[in-house]
Amino acid sequence: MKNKVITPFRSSHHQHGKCLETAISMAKEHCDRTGLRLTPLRQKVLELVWQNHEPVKAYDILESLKKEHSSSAPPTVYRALEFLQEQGLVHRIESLNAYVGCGKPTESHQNSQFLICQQCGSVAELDDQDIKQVLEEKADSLGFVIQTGMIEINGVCSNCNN
Amino acid sequence: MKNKVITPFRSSHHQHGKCLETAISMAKEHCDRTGLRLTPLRQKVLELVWQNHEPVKAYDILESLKKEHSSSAPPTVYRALEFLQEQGLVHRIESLNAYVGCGKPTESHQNSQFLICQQCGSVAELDDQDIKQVLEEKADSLGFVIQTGMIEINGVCSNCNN
DNA sequence: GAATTTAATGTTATATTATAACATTACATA
DNA sequence: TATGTAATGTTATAATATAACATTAAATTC
Repeated sequence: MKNKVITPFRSSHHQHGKCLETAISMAKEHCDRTGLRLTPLRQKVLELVWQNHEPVKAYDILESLKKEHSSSAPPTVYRALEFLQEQGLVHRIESLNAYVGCGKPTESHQNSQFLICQQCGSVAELDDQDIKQVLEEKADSLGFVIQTGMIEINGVCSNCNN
Repeated sequence: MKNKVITPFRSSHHQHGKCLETAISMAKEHCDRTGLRLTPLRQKVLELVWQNHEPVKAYDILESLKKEHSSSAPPTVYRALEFLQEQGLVHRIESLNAYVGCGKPTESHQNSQFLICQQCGSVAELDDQDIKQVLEEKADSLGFVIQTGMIEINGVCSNCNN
């Protein structure tokens, strides 16, 4: 349970098609289980978010979406993203105004930590209990009660370091 | 050096005028020492950021600024904010697209942590070595080299809890 | 299975946040 | 004082996001 990597960095060799496929099938499962509707539009947006492991911008999604779905407009994308975020299928990276797919939407996690590689643009998501605990302790010592947290760390990933 | 509180929450009794005054005089000192120019415009923007301990939005600053300085336009504000951020006199809260004054601009610190009270809107800034260390360790174990980090925690501050 | 309600999408307009590009003014210093 | 640099003015526009209302599709109830 400790130090879970929720979404790893894109590795140099991984077959991304597989990655995307898994994400979609997990999303379907999740929606089946919860009785929510992964409509074609929502699925398409999720696929576009999962184009790669890099954060994707709303208006870039919109551009792609328009090609297959000409009636798309900003609300189309933002509504789909809102739904996907509520379901934990994608996360928003605040420092980039961009969205990434979640690798483990079915495993409950919150206040996860994002590592953003400045070199390849890839993002990894962690759900590390040690990090959360130290934050909890520090907040507690100030009488601050944590509700949600956002941790976005910029740096260089191991693929790019080597 | 450990667990420094860089900027505390606004407390129910503190005299905010004092707080603002201190911030301005520290900024002046800092600019004197570094040979940079705290122009009237920049000082005024800094004062507007320090109106209280809550993050202030760029266009709100612009509205206020216009009252005394009618030629103000968005670039006026964004340039001043850019300068102030570079000098560590203000920080940007990414999750809010807003800006807060830094309580200890002269003490070197980076990658600090922000606690944002959802109830009173007040923000505190920490520079906690334990938090940074655990992040460093975790990143390290993944071969990730940290450059900058952003930690913004939402919750309820001790003033509001009581 | 038709009627009704609710959820999802379409559509238009606009709000909010931020920057580009070039002109002018003020300041520093040679 | 001349000259270069930094700061500010000015206009336009880019980028991100939401409001408000209309329409369509799906689920539910009768």
